Amino acid sequence: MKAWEQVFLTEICRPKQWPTITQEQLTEIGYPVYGANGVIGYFDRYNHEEPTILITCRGATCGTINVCESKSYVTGNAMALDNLDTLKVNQDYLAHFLKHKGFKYIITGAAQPQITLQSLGKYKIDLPPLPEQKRIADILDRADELRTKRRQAIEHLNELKKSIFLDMFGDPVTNSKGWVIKPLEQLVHEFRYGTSNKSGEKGYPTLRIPNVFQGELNFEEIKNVLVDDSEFHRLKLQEGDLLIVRTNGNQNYVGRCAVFETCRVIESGYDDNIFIYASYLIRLRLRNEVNSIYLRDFLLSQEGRRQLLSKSKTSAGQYNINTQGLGSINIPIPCPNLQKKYINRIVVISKQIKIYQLFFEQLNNLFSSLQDRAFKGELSKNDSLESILKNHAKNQNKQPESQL
DNA sequence: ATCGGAACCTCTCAAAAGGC
DNA sequence: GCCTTTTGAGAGGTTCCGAT
Repeated sequence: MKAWEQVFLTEICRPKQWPTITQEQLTEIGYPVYGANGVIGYFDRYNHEEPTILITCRGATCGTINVCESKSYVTGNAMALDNLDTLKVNQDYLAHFLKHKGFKYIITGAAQPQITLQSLGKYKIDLPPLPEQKRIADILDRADELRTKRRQAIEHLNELKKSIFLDMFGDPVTNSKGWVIKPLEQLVHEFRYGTSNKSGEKGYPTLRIPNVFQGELNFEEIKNVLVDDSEFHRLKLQEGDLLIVRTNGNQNYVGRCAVFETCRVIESGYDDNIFIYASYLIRLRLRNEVNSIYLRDFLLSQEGRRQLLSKSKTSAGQYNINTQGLGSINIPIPCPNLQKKYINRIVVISKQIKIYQLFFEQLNNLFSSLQDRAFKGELSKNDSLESILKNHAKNQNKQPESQL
C-alpha cells in the first residue's frame, strides 16, 4: 500500500460542456458527435482536436466514461475533461481511474441523476508518479482488450448461427429451396395465453416479457404468481414450448420468442417442472412437422420479423399480435432430417456461446480484481498477472469452428 | 445548468368474444 | 347462462430528449 498524492479533478483539467445538438442537426458524414452513450451521429463542426475524456452527466447513464477520438463534437449532457495537465496525468490512467471509482458520491438531482460542475469540483484523484500511471493503464488496457475480444467472439458465433440458417434452408424471402409452406396455425396443437393473475410473493415461478430476450430465456428476476391447480396444469411449461411476446409498446419487441429448454432451466438452478408464464406471452405447442428451435429462428429471421410486424396491430400506441395473426404466418417446412441436423449444430454453438459467456464473466471478475489492486497500489512488478493474462489469451485463441 | 414532459417499457385489468 | 379465452386499454414506472 502506497501513499499516493491526491488532487482534485479540477486541478488537473477543466471540465466543459457545449450546447446540445438536436437530432435534425446530425448528418450522415462529418465529424463524429459524442453524446451520452458514445457516437450518436455526425456534424460539420468539431469542438475537439485532441482525444478527451467524456463523462455522461445526466440521466440513467450518468457517470459513463467515453474517450472521444480526435476532431469530434461533444454535445451537451456529457462533460469533456479539457486542458489535461499531461505533465502530471496520463489520460489512459485517468480514464481507468474514473471508471473504477465511479461518480456515485457526487451525483445529485431529485428527478434525474445529475453530475454538475459544482459537484465535480469535489472529486478527488489518486495520482501515482507518471511511469506508474502508465504501467497501470497499460495493464488494464490489455485486460480490457481481452474482454473486448471475448465479446466479439460471442457476437461472431451469433452471426454464425444466422448464416448456418440461411445456408441450410436458403433464403426465406424467395424460398429458394422450394420448401412446402404452411400457415403456422396448421403446425401447432394450440396457442395458449398465459395467466393474468398478479405476481406476488407466493405461487409458481412465472416467465414474463423481460425473460424472453434475444431468442433465449433468461431466469433473472423471476416473479411468482398464484394460480389454482387447473390453471397450473393448463399453463405448465414443458420441453420445446415456444413463448412469443404478444404485446409491447415497441413494435420491434412484439414477436420476440424463445424456447423452453429444461436443461437451461436446471442450469439456472430451478426446478424445470413448475414454470408457468404471463398473459402477455403466447405459448405455442407444436405438432411434429417443425421443431420449435427451427421455428424460433425462422421467426427471428428477417422474413419472420417482416411477417410478424405486418400482422401486428397498433392501438393506443401499443402493438399487439393475436393468435389469428400468428396463425396466418407462412412457415417454410424443411425436411425433418435437415431440421435435425440444423438443431444439432445450433446446440453445439449455443454450448460454445455459454462457455464463452462464462469466460467473459471470469474476465470481468479478473478485470475488477485487477482494478482493485491497481488503485490500491498493490500491483507489484513481478506479479503473476502476466501469467494469468497469458492463460486467458490462450483460451481466447481457441477457434470455435474447429470444434463443430 | 435545469427541468418538463415525451417516449418507452412492463404489467395488470376488465370487457368482449367464444364454447359448451 | 356460465366459464374460459382472447383482446385492447391504460396505469405506473423508467429513460431520454431537447427547450429554456
